[in-house]
Formats: sequence, C-alpha cells, structure tokens
Amino acid sequence: MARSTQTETRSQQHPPQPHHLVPTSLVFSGPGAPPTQPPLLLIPHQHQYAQIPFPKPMNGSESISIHPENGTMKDQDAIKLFIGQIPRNLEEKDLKPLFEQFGKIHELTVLKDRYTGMHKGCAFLTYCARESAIKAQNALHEQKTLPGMTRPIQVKPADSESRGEDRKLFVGMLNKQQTEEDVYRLFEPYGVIEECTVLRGPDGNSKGCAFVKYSTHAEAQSAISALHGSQTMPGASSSLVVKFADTDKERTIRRMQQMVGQFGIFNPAVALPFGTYSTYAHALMQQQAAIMAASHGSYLTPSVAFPATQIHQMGALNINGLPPTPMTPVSGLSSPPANITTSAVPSIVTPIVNSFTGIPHHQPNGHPAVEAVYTNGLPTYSTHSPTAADTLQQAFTGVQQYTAIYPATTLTPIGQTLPQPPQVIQQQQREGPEGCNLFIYHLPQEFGDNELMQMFLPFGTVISSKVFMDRATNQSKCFGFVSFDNPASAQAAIQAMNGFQIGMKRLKVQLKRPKDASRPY
DNA sequence: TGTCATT
Repeated sequence: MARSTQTETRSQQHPPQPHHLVPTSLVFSGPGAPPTQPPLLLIPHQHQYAQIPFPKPMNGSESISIHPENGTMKDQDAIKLFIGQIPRNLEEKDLKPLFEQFGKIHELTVLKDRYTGMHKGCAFLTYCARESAIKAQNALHEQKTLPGMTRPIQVKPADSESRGEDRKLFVGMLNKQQTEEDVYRLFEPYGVIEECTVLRGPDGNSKGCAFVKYSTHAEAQSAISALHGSQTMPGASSSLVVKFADTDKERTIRRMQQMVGQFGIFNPAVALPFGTYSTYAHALMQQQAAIMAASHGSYLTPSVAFPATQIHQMGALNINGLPPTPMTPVSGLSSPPANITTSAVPSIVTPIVNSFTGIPHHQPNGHPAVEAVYTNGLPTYSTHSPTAADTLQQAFTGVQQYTAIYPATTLTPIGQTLPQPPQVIQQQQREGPEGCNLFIYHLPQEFGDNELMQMFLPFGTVISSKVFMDRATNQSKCFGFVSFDNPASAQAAIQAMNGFQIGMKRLKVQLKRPKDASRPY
C-alpha cells in the first residue's frame, strides 16, 4: 500500500507521448502533489550540466545512428536505454560525446515526431556493451540537468527492455471529468504507481481512459481483480474497465486497423508506403481475411439449399445453429415468381473478402454487386414487384453461394503463415459516406454483425455492419447499421429490404440519421 | 441511429 508520505518515485520522467498534443501526462511524486505547472517554468537549475563538449563536428554523416550494417556490434544482452529531458536543440551528434565516455555506442536515435519531424526531447541509446549502459545510467540518471532543462536527465532501460507493458494498465470507462489525481487515488491502494496518465484529445478533453503503471506486475494484477467492472462512473456508459495495456505488437495492429479504416482501402502496400512495414501489414491483412472467412464458418454447416418455391421460409439460413426464423417477403408475394432461380445468383455475389484478400473472384472490378443489381433488369425496387422478390431471393441465396465459395480450409493456410495463431480481430465499425449508411431495425434476435452483413452483401460492398448488443445481457438490441461504399447500393438495399418480413416482424431499413439532424423518420 | 476510449 503506497503511503501518501512517499515522495520518491522510481520514474520521474516518461517519454513525451507522441499523440499528446497537450501536456497532460503527469507523473506523481505523491498523491497529494500532482504537478499542475507545465514544464520549462520557474524551477531553478540545481544541476546545470555545462560540460558537454558540443557541438563537436562529426564525421560528416548527418545521422549518428549507427546501424549494424555500419559496423558496430552490440552484445546479445545489450540494454536499450531511454534518454529523457534532452533539450530540443540537441541532436545525435551533440549528445554522442556525453554518452561515449561510458563506452562505444551502437545506436543513438533522437525521437522525432513521425509527421512533423519535431524533436521530442528524448532518445534511445544502445551501447555495444551492456556494462556501458549500466555505467551511464548510474552516472547520469537523475544526476545532471542539461542546459535549458528544468529536470534532470533520464537514463534508464527503455520500456521495450523491461517489458514495462506487463505492469501497465489501460483504464477505460472513466468519467471524462476525472483527472490524473482522481485516477491515482483510485489505483493507489493496490500498489506503487509509477505513472498515471489520462488520455486526452487535442482540445485537452479527457477521452475517458487512462494508463496506470505499477512498479510490479503483481500490483497491476491485483488492481485488475479489485477494480475491473467494480463500479460505473457517473456519465460512463459501462462499468470501469481495467486491463493490461496493449503491447507494442497489439498497438501496431491497432494502428494498422485504423489506417485501413481511415483510408478505406484494403491493400496495405498502398496504405503503408514504408517498405519494412508492408510485408508485416500484408500478413496482418491476410490474417484478417482468414479470420473473416473463419467467422463465416457457421454457414458452412449443413447449409440447406432452399428451394426457390420456399422463399417465404428462409429459416434455412441456419444462423448459429438456432432454430430457423421464418423469413417472408412483404405481403403480396405469397406465391413467389416462377423466375426465381439460384442460377442467377453467382453474378450478384460479391463477398467483401475479395477486397481483403485481393483475390479476384466472380467480379474482379471490385464493384460488382451494384451493377449486378441494376443489370439484372430491375427498373425499380418496389417491394411489391416481382423484381424486388427476385432481389430478395438473390440476397438470401447469395448468402449461401457466398459461403460455398469460401470453404474454411481454403484460407486456413494463410493464417498459418503468420508467426502466431490468428486472433479475433474485430471488424472495424466504420461509417460510409453520406447516404451510404443504413439503420436497420427489427432484426432477428439471433442476428449478429456477420449475419447482418450477409443479408446486405448482395446490394453492394458492405464496408461495415454492426448489430447493437445490450451490454448487461449480451443480447442483441435488434437493431444495427450497415454501411456501403456508395449511395446506390444503400438505396437498392432500402428498396429491397425495408419491410421485409422475418417471423412476426418486418425489417425497418432506412438511411441512418445524420448526427446533427434530429428528425425522426 | 455507430456503445469502447490504447501513449
């Protein structure tokens, strides 16, 4: 139990967080004394360190980062050091002399902002010899203050070395009013807190989550046990979330998913023009494709090919092995048109997986479904016309065709090419452009995201589908969203599916209400 | 009527 009298921390400094545009990341020296002043003010320099022999001309190369290819070798057990509290006007060449006195440097890299190139005031340093790192840490950490800095230099193993992640917690579902101090107080009973950071946006507003780093894994674990789900903060939509923070690898995956979402493209080579990244990204995307295919597996079980004459009994979908839900087109179609055949189906099937894998199937142009709908000779999409029924038929047979061309075994090897078994990567929820997003109500209870997507795939490329779940019961709230990549698909889906009867209910399929407008339909 | 937010 950390006492409030404790005034020292193991870590007085942490690297500037690249995406924190405001100085919100605080390190406490004690719960009663959260720093509120921004750095660079008022604190007298007690340890001006004036002996840096800089600037010292180097050997002409701009970057002093020394790479293995350039000759230096490092010990197998070398330690990567984090160097903090570096004046922003000091580059590698300026810093090198300071650190070289403790041994030969293998690599020294000043951290720069990925986009602006701005000096982040810290660096990573790896000596060739492990011993050099230890000497440097002992001699410099918290011992000297570089010119212009208010706090002493930090020299300590980088987080990546100490696997600091396994004692760092992600805290979610905080009240947005809660500060670092509030979070500190909440977590203090379970161990010594080294770092406590509330995540904030550029405007300084809390994102409702935080990172808390304990001094040990056990402390972090006990905080999880005690606090996760233990309470619901006022204004939060769910109970407190306390879990281990993402590892570096998980963070990378998350970033890539965000990129995919932002750019709306599925070819990582285009999204990530960095040579070293694209291979890994490609693997990730393949993994995602494999996972998608695997999640479709439920359809691969005895999928009954329903006869065309039984369009009103679409329970053959066999969703999740649950009893079939009778599905019926709107009244007026008690006897289906004779021209409904599954032979028309393949041309309309456009699995989104095509986009993920890049594997061309029936429609290599990437936009087949829309055209298919239109070229099937459907001048209108009245739900009372036989052509609409045709569309519906295609919609549901499409589900079956779709799964049929994706036997799970086809994609498994792709997953196996990855170093780790595929994990479940959640489909990113993504709104499409204006006019492309549908709100669907009165879904069958057993429909999940996947089933929803299957139902709307025949009308175009579905970029996301989301069924809302009740958090408490984990039951569907029977409504959801589907986003297409173009408005025509959305309109086709509305025309065909609005009013579609499933069991005792009829689907309500509308354009999603825009955020600003409050007009009910 | 897109819940949950990962330095």
